[in-house]
Amino acid sequence: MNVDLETAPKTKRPPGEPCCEPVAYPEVAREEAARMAEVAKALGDPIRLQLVDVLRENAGKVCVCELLPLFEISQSTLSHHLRKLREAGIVDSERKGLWAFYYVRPGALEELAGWLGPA
Amino acid sequence: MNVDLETAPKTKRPPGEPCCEPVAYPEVAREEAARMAEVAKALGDPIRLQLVDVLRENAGKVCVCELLPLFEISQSTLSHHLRKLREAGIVDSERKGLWAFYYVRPGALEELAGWLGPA
DNA sequence: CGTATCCATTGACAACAATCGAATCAATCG
DNA sequence: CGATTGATTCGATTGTTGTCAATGGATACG
Repeated sequence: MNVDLETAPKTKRPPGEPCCEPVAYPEVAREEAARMAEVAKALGDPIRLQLVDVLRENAGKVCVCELLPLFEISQSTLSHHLRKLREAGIVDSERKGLWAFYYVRPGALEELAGWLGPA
Repeated sequence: MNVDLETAPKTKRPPGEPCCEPVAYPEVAREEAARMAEVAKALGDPIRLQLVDVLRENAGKVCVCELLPLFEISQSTLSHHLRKLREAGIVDSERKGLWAFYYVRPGALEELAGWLGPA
């Protein structure tokens, strides 16, 4: 779960040559980083982070209309945040009758958590 | 490590009253969320995430001039990203002569990792 | 001293994000 | 039909990013 970049040798001379030559960059890591950064970005807003928190505690039990009064934002703004979370693959929703119930998608945070992880 | 929001009772009547009344919001959680969101936000860019990755593997061993060729960005952009990471409290740097060596601050990712964590 | 090297900072710019109000719309229930 | 939930859209505003080129400060070499 690491990116494993090659780093140049530590023997260097201040003036002289241009210091370091370019290093080959693993493709896999770049995509992995892009995925994780996308998730992190979606969590990079206090409201969205709290939304995820509530949804983890109350998976499938809270409808959007209950989420709304928890924050001082308009309904359209809340919907907007939920969409961002959906687009990042972090949450998904299920309609039951009139209501929409959101839940955190299993494993959605796994990769990032693992990378951040105990390590 | 959870936000512990109160959620309204699940017994609801579709038409009738306005669905849900506002719920008290814990102050502590809001600050905690703000801190974690700040860290997540800083990691919400592929380049910064990879920077942190490299620095974790090579703490105090890579200077900025070695970081630069790993990405296709200008020197000033790299400096800008490093500053963001510094401002988020994720990394810190130490100058040695001409070079600046960056490292991930111990425990900087702990809170977020714990929250995301195996839970 | 002069000059090259590393890196931070500044200023500029375009692109994006967060928010709102208001409106609209589809689906659903009574 | 009429009310409700919630998604979407629109327009507007305001603030934040990512990026670069250029400049500047510190340090080291000769």
